[in-house]
Amino acid sequence: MPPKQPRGEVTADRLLTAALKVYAESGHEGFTVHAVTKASNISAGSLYHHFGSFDGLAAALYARCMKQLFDRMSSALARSLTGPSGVRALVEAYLGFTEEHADAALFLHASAYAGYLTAHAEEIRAAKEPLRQTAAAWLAPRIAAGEIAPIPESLIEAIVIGPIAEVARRWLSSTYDADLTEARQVLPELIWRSLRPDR
Amino acid sequence: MPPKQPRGEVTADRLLTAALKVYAESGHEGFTVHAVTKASNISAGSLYHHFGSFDGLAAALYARCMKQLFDRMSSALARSLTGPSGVRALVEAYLGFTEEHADAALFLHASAYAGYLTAHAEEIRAAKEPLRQTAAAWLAPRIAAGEIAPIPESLIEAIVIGPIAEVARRWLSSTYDADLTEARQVLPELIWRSLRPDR
DNA sequence: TGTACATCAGTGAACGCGCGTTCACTGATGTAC
DNA sequence: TGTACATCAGTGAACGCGCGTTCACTGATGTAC
Repeated sequence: MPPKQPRGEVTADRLLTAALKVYAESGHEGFTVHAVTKASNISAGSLYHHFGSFDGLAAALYARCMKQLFDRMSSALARSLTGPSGVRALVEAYLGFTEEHADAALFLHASAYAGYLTAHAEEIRAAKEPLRQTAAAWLAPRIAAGEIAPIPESLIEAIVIGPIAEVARRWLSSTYDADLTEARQVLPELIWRSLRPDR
Repeated sequence: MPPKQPRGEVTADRLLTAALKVYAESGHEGFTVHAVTKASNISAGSLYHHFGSFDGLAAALYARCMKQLFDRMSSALARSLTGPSGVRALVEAYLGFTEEHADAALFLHASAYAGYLTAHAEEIRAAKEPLRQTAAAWLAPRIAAGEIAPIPESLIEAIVIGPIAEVARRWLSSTYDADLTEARQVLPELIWRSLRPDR
């Protein structure tokens, strides 16, 4: 029988997984080629064979983490029928992901302005596209039906994702000991108040 | 007459200003000791005399930028009498700062998870304190009077700052060409809907 | 099925560059009497 | 006010470390006939 994954991909996956672990344990300043090769027991040459550069590996890791989060949000949204339940689903998906995959969530937030993103901007923008489309398709009919206020799409994103991301950031940097449980309960209702039509 | 600033401070200021310029022009990967000493025409030894380390300089720059932003928000809030005008003042202060001091705003956002912050966490936490207190003092009587819904303080922060920061981030990374003017007009009203009491 | 060849995957020692940092020193400013 | 001394501010060449990257090579897998 053929292997489930093409032969090289297992190695690439192991490298990415090790890289995320290194980042979680050692932070940005400990995130080096040598640390990743050591943690994965895979040679530097092999890393370069698969990713071309260390930035390439970082970008691939970013794309992988983002896909996990976005897929989760995307399917959570698609399952939701009403405005309030859609908002609640997004909050649950985002904060659930943050809690369950804190390593990945931290890497995503911390990489927001990293150099390796600009170098691989296109593939990352492409990875964001599915959720953008799902969200737009979910919104349009509901705005048309008057179930959601007619707010420009970019501001809807800011209003919905902004507070969730803010809570996640604080929880991840654990400066404020943000209470995720409370946020999951209260945020959906607060966000929905911004989105629902007047009256 | 005595100098307006103690003698060394002028140098420290010039270093910080040059550092911000370097960061704005060359990004994180170009942000090095040599680039800053070259841009400021101040020797490395002098930099170390004032800041102890390059991380120390970065932390001082972060604190300086944050103080500028927080002072602006703090006084904008203090001038506001009603709930809606307070929210509007914060949006104006934050996005106005972002637009007028994009360099500083970018540095702040990009440094969110940087190593030099954890090393100097205490002085930075201290720099955040005044705004936190101003905000708490502004909120308490209004919540007590029923003018603002009784929401936990940390979630109020997330609900108010989250969307603003999200808009700022997008504008700064100019991936989305976020429209700041539109955000300034619409965001205050949307945020206020989350904060106003029911009915 | 067996053989020959091409391509893909992986190794790891070695390299050079540029980074943050140091240090012996000079000059400027403040202090004491 | 002048002199002597101490401290603060600033210089810049030099250093060593560790980083990302390379490359000649071996081994594994796939392809052709």
